[in-house]
Amino acid sequence: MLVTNIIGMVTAKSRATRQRLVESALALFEAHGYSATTVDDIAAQAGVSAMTYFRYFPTKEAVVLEDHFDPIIAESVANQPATLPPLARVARGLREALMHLEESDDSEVRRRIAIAASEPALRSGMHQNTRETEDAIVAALTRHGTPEFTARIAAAACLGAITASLLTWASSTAAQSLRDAVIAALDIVTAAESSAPGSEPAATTGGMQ
Amino acid sequence: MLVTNIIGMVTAKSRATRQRLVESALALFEAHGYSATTVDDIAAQAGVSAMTYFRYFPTKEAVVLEDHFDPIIAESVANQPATLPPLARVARGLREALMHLEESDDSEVRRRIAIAASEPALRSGMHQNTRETEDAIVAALTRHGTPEFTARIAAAACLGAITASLLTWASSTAAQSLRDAVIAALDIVTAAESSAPGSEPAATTGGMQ
DNA sequence: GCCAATAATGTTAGTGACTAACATTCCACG
DNA sequence: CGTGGAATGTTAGTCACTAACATTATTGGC
Repeated sequence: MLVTNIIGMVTAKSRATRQRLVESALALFEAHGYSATTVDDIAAQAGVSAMTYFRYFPTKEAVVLEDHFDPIIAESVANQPATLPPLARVARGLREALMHLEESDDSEVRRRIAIAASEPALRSGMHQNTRETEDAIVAALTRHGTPEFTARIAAAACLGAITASLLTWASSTAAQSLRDAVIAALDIVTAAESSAPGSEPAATTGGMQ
Repeated sequence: MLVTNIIGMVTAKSRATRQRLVESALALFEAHGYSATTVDDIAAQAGVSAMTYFRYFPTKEAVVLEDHFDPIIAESVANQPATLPPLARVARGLREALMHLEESDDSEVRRRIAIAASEPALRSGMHQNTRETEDAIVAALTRHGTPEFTARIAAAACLGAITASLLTWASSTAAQSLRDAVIAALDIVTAAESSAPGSEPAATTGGMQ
C-alpha cells in the first residue's frame, strides 16, 4: 500500500489516469529498461504532465512496486497454534493467507516483479515494501507472547525467502503460479520441521527446485 | 565491498581524505538526520569538494553502508557437511564465519547501522548489500549438489534474519556484541533443527530474546 | 633540491528525480 | 448556467549524480 489513496483521486477520471500511468510505465520499462525511462517519458506516454505523475506515485519506483500482496497475513499468522515454534507459525500463516488470494492477476504481478528483478534499486525497494508486512506479523506474534526479537527474526527470515522466491519466479519461464513459488520457498525454510507435529508439507510444486 | 578501491586512491593522503569523509558523514547524519544532510555538507565538513566525495563513494548511501561484513562466508558455508538440510548448512556456515571476525570495531558498525535503521531508503540499501553474499552462498551450495532455487531461498532467509537482527541490535541500548545478536537470529531460524544430529545450539545470548 | 609522472582534487555544465506555490481547466450538481 | 472542488498544468527550485577538462600535490629518479 505504498500509494496515496489520499482524499480525492477517486473519481472515474483519476482512476483512468492512474491506470494509464501504470500501463505506460510498465510498457516503457520493458521496452527500454527502467533507468533509460524518465518520469517525463511515462507522463508524456500517458498524456499527462510529470507533476501529475507525482500526484499519483510518490517515486519513480512506486509505479512498479505497488504490492497487492500485503493482505490478511497478520490475521492468518495470529491464528496459528502458539505451540509451534515462531518460524513455523509465520510460515504456516503466510501459506494460509496465500490460499485466500485470487490466482487471476499473476500476469501483471509477474511483469512488475520481472522489471523489479532487472534493477538493483528496485530489488531492494521490494524489501522495503515488506516492512509493513513484517511489522504486522511481529504485532500478531507478540500479542500471543512471543518475544519481539524472536518474532521479528522469524518474520524477516520468511519474508526474505518469499522475496527471493518471487524474484526467481518472475524471471523464470516456467508456467508455475505465484502461489506455488511462494509455497516452495516456505517449505525450504521450514524443511526441518516437516516432521514436527501438526505440520504437513504443502503440495509439491514441480519445476522450481 | 561497495566501494571503489580503483587503481589509485591508495596513498596516505587518500586514505586520510576517505576517513575524514566517513567521519564527517556519520557525525552530520547523527546530528541532523540523513536526509537533512547533503553531500555538499559532508564534503565541506571534510574540507573537500562534492566531486571528490563521489570519487570515494558512488552514492550518498555508500558512505554509511559499506560493510566489513562480506567475508569468508562462502568458504564457511561450503565446508558444512552436505548431509544437513540447506538452511542448516547456511546458518552454521554463517555462524562459523562470524567466529573469524574481530570483535573490535563493533562501535563504528553500530553507529552505521543505527543510522541505516533510521531511514527506510538505507534500510533497504542494507538488503541490497547482502546480494553479493547471497550469490556467494548460492554458489557454494550448488557446487555440492543443492538445487539453485533451494540454495537461494535458504540464503535469503538467513540473510533476511541477520539483517533484521542487526537493525534491532544497532537500535537497542543493550551492551550485546554484534556477534551474539547474529547468533541469536540464526538460532531462531534453525530452532526446529536444534535436535537434529550434529547441530548444537550456540551459546545463549542473554538480553536479546 | 629539481623535474617529470602520476595521484588527488577542483570547475563547469548538465540530467533527472522530486517539491512547493500558484494558476488553470474540467466536471458534477444544484 | 454557473459555481465549487477535483484534476491538471507551470514555473522555479533543490539535490544526487555524471562527464569533460583543468589544476594542484606528491613522489621517485636523478
